[in-house]
Formats: sequence, structure tokens, C-alpha cells
Amino acid sequence: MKKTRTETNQTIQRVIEISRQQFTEKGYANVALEEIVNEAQLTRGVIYHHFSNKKGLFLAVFEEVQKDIGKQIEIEAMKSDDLWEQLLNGCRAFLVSASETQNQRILLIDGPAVLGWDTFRKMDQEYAMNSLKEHLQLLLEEGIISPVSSIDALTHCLSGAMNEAALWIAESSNRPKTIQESMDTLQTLLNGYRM
Amino acid sequence: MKKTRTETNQTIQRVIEISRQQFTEKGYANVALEEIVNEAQLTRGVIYHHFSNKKGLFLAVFEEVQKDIGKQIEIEAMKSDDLWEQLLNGCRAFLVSASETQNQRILLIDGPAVLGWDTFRKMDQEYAMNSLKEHLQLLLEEGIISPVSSIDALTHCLSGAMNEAALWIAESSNRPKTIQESMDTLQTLLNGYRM
DNA sequence: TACAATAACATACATACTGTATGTATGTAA
DNA sequence: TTACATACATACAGTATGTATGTTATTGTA
Repeated sequence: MKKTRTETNQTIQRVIEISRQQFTEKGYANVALEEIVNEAQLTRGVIYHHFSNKKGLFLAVFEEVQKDIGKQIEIEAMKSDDLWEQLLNGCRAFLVSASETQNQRILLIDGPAVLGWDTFRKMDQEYAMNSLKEHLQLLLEEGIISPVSSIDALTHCLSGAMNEAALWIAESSNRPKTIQESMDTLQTLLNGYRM
Repeated sequence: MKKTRTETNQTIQRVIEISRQQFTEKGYANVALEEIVNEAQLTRGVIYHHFSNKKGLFLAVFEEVQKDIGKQIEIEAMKSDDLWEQLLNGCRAFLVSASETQNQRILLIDGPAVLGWDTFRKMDQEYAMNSLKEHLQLLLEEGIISPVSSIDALTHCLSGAMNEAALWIAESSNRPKTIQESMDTLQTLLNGYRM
């Protein structure tokens, strides 16, 4: 029964991976916990023990998705020293990553409804919006963008635009094309702020 | 049992109204059909008869929300003859309407997850995006905005920005302020396209 | 007007899923 | 070695949805 910490962590990770796949494929509401634990060759007791309930499991998966995407954005943004380029690189990385099948549904479709708005917002802020906001603030201070009536409003609008673009890209039959078109669009929109 | 057509339509409408309130207040997943029919002083048979299942009921409510918002947008946009002003008026009307409690949750949070992406997208297109796209197309043809690499991409980005702004407005403690800030932001972003 | 068909609404039943309570086995620390 | 805590398993209970069937009254037709 009881296992080493390493083994336990492996169990936890395996449950998360399997859940991620199942939630991605069928959506949260259509996945019974029994399916997940069957695939993991465990029983449901594990889930309640380690994650409290189904929602807790989803939260763990959601966090994993957010971390993956955040990492991608970080890597891509840092490929340039230029603040404006960093912003665009980050946008592109987000589009590429969030539009991938294994991230899209959990992050953008099921996330808000399953977690409830408050929790979703809190995590969205922690993993995505705060750094976007800081970056926009930097651009403002460096005089790269013109004074905004609200940095918060810009952060939210830009974030929303990217979320929707990611969903659009995900459903398109030509990913490279729609990614590029989305980037062109975001760039032109942001040129409204460019000094 | 059987009733006149008028009475039946009244029953249907009453079930939709009650559902709308309940879904708004608690979210789709946390409302049992029993609660809805109890309030309506009916039984669950009614729902299965008229709406097929719980999801069908939600779809009816969702459509009602979309129609309400679409109507608001139409009214507000038509308050100007100027195509650009019409766009902005429409944006504002959307923000005001979609950020209202009784619309926000059903439209923006539960909609995609409950209906499934394909259905949600189809209805979103029918009720919102197609007219936004047409309007942007008009602006393009009248030379008011500069040539875009993709009218679709712009439509999606703008739509996404507004959806997110509506959610942000809904959670703020000063609605008029955040509505104005969002409008300022949308306007500046769109100025990237202004000729 | 009478009657048959249909549909609006109700009820009974079955099933699936989540969560709770409890049990078992084992690692770790003293 | 023993006590404790925990990882995992099992049994049970409750809730919610959906399906099948029943009842009643309107509507359409002759």
C-alpha cells in the first residue's frame, strides 16, 4: 500500500497525464473518474486521497497546462533583447501552444466552467496575465507604446484576443497560415499603441 | 394535460426564464432539472418533451441570451449613420450587455463547455461573428480601415478582446469606468487599422 | 357533434457518476 | 519492535440524468 515518496509522485504524475489526455479528448464532463483510474490500474480512492475530488484533479491538470504554456512563452520571448520583439514572440508562443489540442480544451473551454470563474481568473492571472501586464507596463515606461487609459484593460483585451485567436487556429485546416494571420492582426492592432 | 398552443408556449417560456436565472446564479453543472421544474411547478417530463434533454434546454436559454445581445447591438449601432461609429456603438453595446450578470455566465463561461465547441462556434457565428465580420468588410471596402491580411483573423481577435473585456467589466466594482476604459482600449487597438 | 390522433405533462424505473466512510497494507520514525 | 501516518482499495449512499410508460385534454377531421 504505502509507497516511497518517489513512487507516490510517479503515481500522481501518471494520474495527471492520463487525466490530461482524457479531458482533452472528451471534455471534463464526459470523463468518469473510473475511466481514468482503470487506465492507471488504480482505484478511485487514489484520486480522492491525492486530489480531494474530481475538480481538484482537474485543477492539477489545468496548472500543468498553464505551466507548459508559460514555459514556452518564456523561452520564445527571451530569444530577443528587444522589448517589442519579446512581446510579439510571447504572443506567437502563446498562439502556438494554446492552440495545440492537448492544451486548448482544458485551458480555454473547460477551464472557466469547471473551475468557476474566480478560481480560473486567479490562476489565469498568476500564470499568464500578470507577466503580460508587467511587460506592457515596461513598454509604457520605455516609451515604446503611448500612454494607455488603463493597462489592465489593454492586458485583458490583448489576452482575450489571443485566446480567441488560439481557438480559431485550433479549428483551422492550415495552422501555419492562421498563426501568421493572427500575428499580423495582433501586430496591427498593437500598432494602434506604437509610438 | 394537453393545453392550448398559447398555454404551451407560455409553459415553454416560463421554463426557459427560470432556467436562465438558475443557470446564471449557479452555473449549468450545479443546477438539477428538478430544481427548475419545482420552481415552475411542473415535472421533468416537460423538459424532456420540449427540449430533449438538459443540454437542449441550455441551448434554448443560450439562444435567448444571444438574441437579447444581438438586439441591443443592433439598436445601438443604428444610432449613427457613420460606419466607424456604428462599429464602436456595437462594441459598446456588446460590452454593456454581455457583462450583465444574466448574460455573462451563460454566454461566455458555460457556453463553450456545455454546448461543445462546434455547436458553440456555430451559434456564435450565427448570432455575433458574421455581422461583425460583415461590418469590418464594409469598413474595408469603404476605405476606412487599411487592407487586412485576414478579415477572419481580425474578426476573431476583436471578438475575443470584447469577450474578455466583458468578463473583466463584470467583475469590476466600477462598471462605467471599466466600460469606458475598455472602449478606449478597443478604439486605440482599432486605430492600428484606421486609415 | 363525435371521435381519433396527438401531444403536453406526469410518473416510475434504471443507470451512471460522485463523494463519503471505512478497511488494508506498508514505509518511516522513534 | 512498535506506533503512526499515508497510499491505495472497497463498500455504500445519494444525486442526477435519461428512458419508458401512463394520463389527460386539445386539435383536427369526418
